[in-house]
Amino acid sequence: MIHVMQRADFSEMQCSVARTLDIIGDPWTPLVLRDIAIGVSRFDAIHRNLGLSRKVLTQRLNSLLEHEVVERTAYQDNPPRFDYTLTEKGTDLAMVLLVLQAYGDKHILGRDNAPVVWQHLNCGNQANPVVCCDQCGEQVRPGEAIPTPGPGFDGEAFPEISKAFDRIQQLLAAL
Amino acid sequence: MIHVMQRADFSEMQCSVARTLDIIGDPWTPLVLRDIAIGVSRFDAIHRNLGLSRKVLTQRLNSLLEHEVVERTAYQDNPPRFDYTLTEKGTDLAMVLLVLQAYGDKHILGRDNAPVVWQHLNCGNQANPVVCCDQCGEQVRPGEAIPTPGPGFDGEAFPEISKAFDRIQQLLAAL
DNA sequence: AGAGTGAGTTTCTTCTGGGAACTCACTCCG
DNA sequence: CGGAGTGAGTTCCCAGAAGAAACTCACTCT
Repeated sequence: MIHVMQRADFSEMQCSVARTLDIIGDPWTPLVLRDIAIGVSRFDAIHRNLGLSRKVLTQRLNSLLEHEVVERTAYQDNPPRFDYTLTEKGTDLAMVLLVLQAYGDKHILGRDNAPVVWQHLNCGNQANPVVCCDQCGEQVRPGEAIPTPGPGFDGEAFPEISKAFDRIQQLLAAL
Repeated sequence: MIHVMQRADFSEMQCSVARTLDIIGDPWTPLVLRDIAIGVSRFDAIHRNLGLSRKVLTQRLNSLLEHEVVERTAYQDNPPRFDYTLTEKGTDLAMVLLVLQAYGDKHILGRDNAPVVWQHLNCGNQANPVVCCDQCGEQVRPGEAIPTPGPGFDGEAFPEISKAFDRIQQLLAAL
């Protein structure tokens, strides 16, 4: 029997973006994760805050648990009730949402309408997260990074990406 | 006549994360955007590379055009054929994908299997993008930022978020 | 003349998401 | 002590979205 996969399944794909999207690649999961990151930690609280259907919330929470970005701890037994919190893997993933939020603040809502801002504990200031290069420490501005084949690149499997790499190298050589 | 929305529509939501997800909040759109960012710029090339259905690719490209993160320029007329490229708004959005990819490289595939790495033009090194505070310039590590109400926060509209903020402030005050 | 390419469009079927109601094990209130 | 409330799901139905595959159409190349 062939199992027909309806929702896109990226779990076999040799691509970091696709594999991460297997965790947060739908409209609701990132919002659920954001709520948990902010400290809205219970089923009904998340449901009230987001207004998504209870069925979908159940599915998303289970998926987050499976991917080990979220864990739950009982705050009462019988009936069992839980607080959902981020794991370390989840706290790291929340950084992606921080950058996502910064994009929305800047390009869609406008900084003056941002409903949530983050305070950087180390310096105490309100932080606008920016993306930096871990080598030189400088901010990487849009267009200042170019894609190159990594250690796991398989040109046979991705001929279109291969061609794109070649075109980029030609452009660079022409300078 | 009531317009029943099937796919979640976040376009009225006062939330930067949700509004950004209105653009890239599904499994395929981020991958399409990534392809365009890398330089895979034509319909068939993206289709071959990703293996999604042509119908969905058409829809996603149109959505990206509407959101003005992607534009297209004809490289021939009659029949009209196009190259899809990022707008400035799109180049900025691609930075979010850079961070998303970095997460996948680190937590899912492993850095040694990364198929694509980015070279930071300014310093010439292979860059692992990290999230930094624009105020102090230091890296913001997971857990080093705490959420606080921003200028556009409406406590009436989001009581659960309000409560979460209160709990956080209590925790901070207790230190 | 016939095959190939590029970019869609159409059809058909299966699956997923939203809405709303139902369940169940308590707790709280008068 | 009876009834309302809360928290976390589960179940059902229906409409829309995704996938596969075939079709279109205007060329170009051999």
